Amino acid sequence: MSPDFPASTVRVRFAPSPTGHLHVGNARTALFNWLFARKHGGTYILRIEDTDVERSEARYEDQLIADLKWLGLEWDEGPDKGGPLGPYRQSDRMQLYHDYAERLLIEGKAYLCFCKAEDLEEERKRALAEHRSPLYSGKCRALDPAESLKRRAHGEAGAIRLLIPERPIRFHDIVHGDVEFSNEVVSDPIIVRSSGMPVYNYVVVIDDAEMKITHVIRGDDHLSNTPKQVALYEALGWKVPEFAHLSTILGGDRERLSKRHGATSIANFREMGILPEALINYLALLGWAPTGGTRETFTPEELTKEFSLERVTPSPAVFDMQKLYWLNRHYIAQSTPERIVGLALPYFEAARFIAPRLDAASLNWFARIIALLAPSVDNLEELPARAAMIFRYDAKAAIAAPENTEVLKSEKAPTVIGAFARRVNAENGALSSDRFKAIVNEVKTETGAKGKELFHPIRTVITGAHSGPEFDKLIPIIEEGSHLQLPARVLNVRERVGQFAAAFTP
RNA sequence: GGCGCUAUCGUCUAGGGGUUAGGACGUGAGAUUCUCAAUCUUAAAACACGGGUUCGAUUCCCGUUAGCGCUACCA
Repeated sequence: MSPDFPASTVRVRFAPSPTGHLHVGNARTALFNWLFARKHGGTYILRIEDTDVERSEARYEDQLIADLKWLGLEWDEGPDKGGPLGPYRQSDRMQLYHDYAERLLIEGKAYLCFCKAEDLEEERKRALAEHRSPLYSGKCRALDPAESLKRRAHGEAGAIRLLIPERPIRFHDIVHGDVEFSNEVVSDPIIVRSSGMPVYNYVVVIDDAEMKITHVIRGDDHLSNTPKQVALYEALGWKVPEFAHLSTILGGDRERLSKRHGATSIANFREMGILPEALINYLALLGWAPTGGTRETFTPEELTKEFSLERVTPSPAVFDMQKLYWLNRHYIAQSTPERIVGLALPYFEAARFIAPRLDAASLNWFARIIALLAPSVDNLEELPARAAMIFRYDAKAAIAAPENTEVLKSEKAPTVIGAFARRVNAENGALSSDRFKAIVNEVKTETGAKGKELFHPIRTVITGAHSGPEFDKLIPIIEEGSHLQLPARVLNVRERVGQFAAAFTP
C-alpha cells in the first residue's frame, strides 16, 4: 500500500480503446485495477478511449462492457453509469483537451509546429538510415509564439508540441521501482494534431488528472510513454500519480499473445465454456503470487484480501492454457450442478442433440448426463463430443473406425459379441444396469473372455468406441433416453446391438 | 540503430548473502477403473553467461547474451 494515498482516496481506472474484443492482457489490467480499488476501498472507473476515430466502434464498446460484466469486474463510475467526474468517453471531452492545450500554449509550455507531416516523415527516415535517433529537430521551437498564433489565426494548420525541459525525467513505478529517462530521447511530442484532434499521450494525462486518478495501473507497453506524460503533469503543475506497469502476456513462442495463439479474447473463453471465476483466478496468477507463493485457488473475495501491487512481478508471463483448464475443472467441480447444466444446455442445442425448452423429464435426464461427464472435461464446450455416443449411434462407422480395428479383430471379439447380442435380444423391456451386469457375467463364463477382451468389444457394440464413461450409469441413461422426445431418437441397447450385429462380419 | 524493461524447473511462480532452492500446471511412474478421462499418491525437472563485492553469491553491483516494448500528427 502506498502511504501517500489514504485508503478512501484511491482512484484507479481501466481505459480500453473500443477497437476490438477485450483480450486477456487487458482483462488482467482491468482485474488488477479492480482488485486494487476493492482492496483499498477506492473507486474503480471505466473510461473509453476513443480518440482514434478510425478504429473505434460503438459495438466494441458494448462488447467490452459485456465482457467486463461477465468477469464480474463492475466499475463505480463509467460511461454507462455516470459519476461526478465525467463524461467517461474521450470523444465527449474534446473541449477540455482543447482548453488545456490553449493554456499550455499561452503559458509557453507548448508551441505551435507548422512542419509538414511528410517532411517529418522524411526526416525520420533519414535519421534512421544514418543510424541516428529519429527525434524531432525542434525547428518550430524557435518560432516567435505571437507570430505562430497569428499564422494559425490566418488559417494555417499547426500541431501543438509540448516543450520538454532540458533535464532527465524521473518517476516511480510500483512494480519496476525508480525509472529515469533522458530528456534527449523524448523530444517535444505532438499533443494536438494539426487537425485539432488531440493524441493519446496527451488526453490520457488530462483525463487521469481530471478524474483524480491516484494510481495508473496499465500494461508495460506504456512504460516508454510515461516520461512524456510525466512532463505533461509537470507542465500543468499537477501531482504525478503512482504508476504500476504490468508485464506483457506472451504466447508459447514467447511472442506477444495474439490471435494466432488461439483463444485470446474474453469472449472466446466464455464461448468455450471457461467459467469466469476460473479465468479471474488464472489471470490473477499471471504476474502476481500471494505471500508464501504456495496457494493457487482464490475466489474474487480472497483475491481482494490478498492482493497487493508490491507483489506483482515485472517479468513477462507465458499464457498456459493447461493451467487455465486445471482451474476450470476445479471450479466446475465447485459449482452447483444446476448452474453447470444451465451453462451446458446451449452447447447441446447447437449440436442439435436437444431442442430448446426441454420438458421436465428430459431436463432431469440431461442433468444426469452432465453429472456423469462434467467432472472430466477441461471446458463445457467439450461436453457434446463426450456425450455424442448417447445421442448418435452408427454401427457401420464404429466397425469402420481405425481405432476400433484392434478390438474387433481380436480373437475373442466375435464370440463375445455373438454371445452378448443373443442375450440382449432375449431380454424384455428396458435393460437395467443389474441385468446388464448379469448378462456380461454370463458372456464371461460362456466365452472365457475377461477384462479388456470382454469389455472392449461390448463397449464398442454399445457406444461405438472402446473407451468412455462407466456402464453402471451409462446403460440406464441410454435406456431412458430412448423414451424421450429429442431431435433424433436415442437408440436403446437392444437396437444398438441389433444394428451392430447386422453390420458386423468378423 | 537509439532508449527502456525483463531474466529461478518446459510453463506460472515462492524465496533470498550460507536453504535438501518451496508450491502449482504439465510430464513420467504407481493406485483406482472393463476402458478413456477425471481423481489420489509419487518421481524427475530450475537459479542464462562473464566479471566484480564478499570468508561465501542463485540472491547485491557491472557487463554480455537473449526476449519483449517504445522510438508516429496509433492507442
